[in-house]
Amino acid sequence: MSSAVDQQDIKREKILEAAYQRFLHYGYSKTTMNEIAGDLSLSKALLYYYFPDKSQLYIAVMRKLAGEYIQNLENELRQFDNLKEAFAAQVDIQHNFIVKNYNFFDFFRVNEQNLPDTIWEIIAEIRRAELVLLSAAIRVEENKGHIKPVENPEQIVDLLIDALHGVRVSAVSHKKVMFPQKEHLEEIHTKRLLLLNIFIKGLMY
Amino acid sequence: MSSAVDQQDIKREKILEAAYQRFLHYGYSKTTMNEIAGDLSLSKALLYYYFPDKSQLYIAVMRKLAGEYIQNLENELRQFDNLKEAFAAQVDIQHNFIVKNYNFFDFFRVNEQNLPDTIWEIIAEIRRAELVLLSAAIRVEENKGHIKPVENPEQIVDLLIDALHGVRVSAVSHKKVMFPQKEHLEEIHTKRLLLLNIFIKGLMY
DNA sequence: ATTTGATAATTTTGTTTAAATAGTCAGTTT
DNA sequence: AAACTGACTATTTAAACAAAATTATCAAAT
Repeated sequence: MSSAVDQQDIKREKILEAAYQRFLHYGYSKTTMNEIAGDLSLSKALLYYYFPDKSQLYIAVMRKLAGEYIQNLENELRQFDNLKEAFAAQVDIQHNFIVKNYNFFDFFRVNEQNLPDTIWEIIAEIRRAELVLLSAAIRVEENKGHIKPVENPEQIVDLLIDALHGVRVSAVSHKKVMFPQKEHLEEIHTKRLLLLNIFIKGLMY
Repeated sequence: MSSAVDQQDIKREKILEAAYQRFLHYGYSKTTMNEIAGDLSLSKALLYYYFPDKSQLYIAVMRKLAGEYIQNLENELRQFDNLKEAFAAQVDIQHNFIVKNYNFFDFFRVNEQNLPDTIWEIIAEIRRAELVLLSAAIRVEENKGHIKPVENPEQIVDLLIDALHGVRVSAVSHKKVMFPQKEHLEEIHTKRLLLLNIFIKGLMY
């Protein structure tokens, strides 16, 4: 037996899925509420029954993706053989995430630095999760005596994430865009793994 | 005795200096050619006798600054005690350069990704100089046996510069600006030195 | 409680106009 | 001839407005 609330959640999910597909293929600004509604054979008004506005719909999709991403990260980092492997897992998972959802982030390219605060919060949440999981990984390795004691693992992970981010950024600077071109993603990934190698070695005895 | 060409060069220099002061205090877009001419008690038309247009004037100033920056770097990297010191010198010199000329780069904030190609060339030139000088430093330390042999020093330096750049970038992301706020420069500098520490250690035996 | 058609409100896009500023040039001064 | 200028033109920027597209609302229907 399915309650009314269940039904509502199912419909919400259906809308999220349809919206995700539209955003993924056409980007935020070239997706209209009419089209999303059309895909589901619903009236546009109903979308507003389930979501306050278009940006909130986009954000809801993004939140879902972020949740899946973090879940994925948690699963992979549950066990690992050494620190490098743990960090490499993060780099890989992020890479796959970006590749898969590349066009979804069209919103970022268009809206650039004026992203709504909520989106920055989601990004911050992702980063916080990465920070927690990776610094936990450092602690584990530290306790095993594989690396020398680290006074502040969070600071180290934060720095590493910044550094990895730099590899992404310099791949786009002096281009007209802020978000990397799809063709550069592989190159970025390779450089990141190299950086990781050196950085990890720098943490060793 | 001063030739006509000397005189022309002197006047060119005077214009560059006046333009630099205006750009430094008011930024590119809030500086008019009339004002620069006024500062020198010259007609605006004369500026166009010496420089083809406003952007070329700005670029000429920038080129001069870049030359001084690179010269500075060469002097400092002529001798050093260890690799960390050499890299730290680069970070420090760049830091001081940005702090000193902070407002001059207003053009970057405004124009963002649509900077004229020539400016990207100057930036590339600076980066090339950094690359050459720092990879030479690596070679020196390698020959002294202070670090383990490096197959491709340029690649390593390139990566490090990207990573250091990431520290700058993350200090501005989710802010409305692309160029860091002046208040963040010290924080960026500190984080960079920390990153440098780890990175260098990663290159050691 | 869920859904919609019709309608209102807002955002985006394009156009016009005026003001500010960049850029030119014929002619003057050194 | 090289250095320079006043007066002019051309371009860019900003503001104001209108039309079109799209978002968002709501009273009524299921």
